[in-house]
Amino acid sequence: MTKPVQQRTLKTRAKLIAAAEVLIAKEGYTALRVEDVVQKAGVAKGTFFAHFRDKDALMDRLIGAHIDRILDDWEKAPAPKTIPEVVAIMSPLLTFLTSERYVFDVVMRYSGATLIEDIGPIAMTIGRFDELMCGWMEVGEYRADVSPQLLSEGVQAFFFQAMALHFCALHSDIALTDRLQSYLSAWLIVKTESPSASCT
Amino acid sequence: MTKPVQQRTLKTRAKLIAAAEVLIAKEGYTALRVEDVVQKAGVAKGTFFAHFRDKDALMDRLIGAHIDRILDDWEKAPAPKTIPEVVAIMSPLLTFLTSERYVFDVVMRYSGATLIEDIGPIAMTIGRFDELMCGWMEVGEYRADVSPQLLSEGVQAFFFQAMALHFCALHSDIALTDRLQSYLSAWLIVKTESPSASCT
DNA sequence: ATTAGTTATTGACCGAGGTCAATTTCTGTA
DNA sequence: TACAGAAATTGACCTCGGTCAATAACTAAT
Repeated sequence: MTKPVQQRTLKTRAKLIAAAEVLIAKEGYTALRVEDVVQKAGVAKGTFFAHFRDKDALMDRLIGAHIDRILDDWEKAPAPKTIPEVVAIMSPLLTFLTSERYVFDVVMRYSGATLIEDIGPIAMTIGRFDELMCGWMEVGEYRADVSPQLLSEGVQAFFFQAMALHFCALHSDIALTDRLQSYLSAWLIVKTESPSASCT
Repeated sequence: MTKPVQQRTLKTRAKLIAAAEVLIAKEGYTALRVEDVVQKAGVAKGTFFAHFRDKDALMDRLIGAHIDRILDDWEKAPAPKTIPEVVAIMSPLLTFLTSERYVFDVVMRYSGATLIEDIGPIAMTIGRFDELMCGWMEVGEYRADVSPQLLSEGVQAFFFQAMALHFCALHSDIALTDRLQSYLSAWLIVKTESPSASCT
């Protein structure tokens, strides 16, 4: 109860993470192999799995940490007021999530936690994303007929849709940010404009 | 050129698919192992990979076929005119895609083809989905300020978002169809209604 | 019918993620 | 300091998807 975790535990975990980060910096997430990580960290294979449930748990942590760093910038910057500004601020995250198909897949799979107990790093970042978005929705001049919460969920949906189509051969010709912008323009209908030809 | 494919090829492939279908009916997609398929089909392991690039290629085909059967019903039925009707007709597909997390993941991964050459069965069904949706968008009384194509892409985005949150511990309390309905109500703003409190 | 060339099948083998009983290291207590 | 119990580490072993050189089966041409 007093000291359930030993010093060497932290040290070993740090070694594993450091080794993984070096390897990823060199070869990317897709190419990472557990064998290489433990070899570089100088520990046995079993040790890895004493620290991480599986390979994906490490990925969850590393990718989550990367996303967190990007979201830190979102928080530091002034809230975007227009749709182009929203897209612009989102751009670094789009770039990271589409840098490797594998990264996108991991984020998709871990963006929602299955059990409440194990809300992992990536799932946490989705929470941050959502919170930030809700804030932006309130300060910008967007439609007011639906709640900021729903607006935020929609932005998330289009955010992922834009990336999914980016990976698709039939649609990858259109720039990711352009597509997202046209989605958001349609979703977050700007307040001051009156609907063009709908009220007959 | 005349007969590039032999009879036994078709027979072997049919045996493999039949074996897989039996196993899946019994244990589900998640539990399917290639070893079991080849054993039940009475062929060697290598044969499997002479017929399918990898395990996922078989899954693509089987899951794609299942989705196709569901979409056949969509096509047979009269086009839904209201949002509740749209959700109702979509319900069987939602049920199938959320029956196993693994199925959802496979569909996500294969819904967009990486190369134009290998548009697989699942990617084809997304095309059908899109086409059907475009048709429905035109006959229903939905917003006219954006193209049916964009409307359809949005429906797709919300369709997947609803399922993703369904798998998420934080959000799985709300029924899948209810969530989708509230998404679509906000996205496909019905024409006849005038926007409530937006034009100040 | 024989044969040459093509296509399909085989199964031993590999790679990489993941497990676990045995062992070592650590910590608090007498 | 000695020792008992807990925690961390080890590496042989397992599973399962996937490969490939060798072999068998098929086809068409002479």
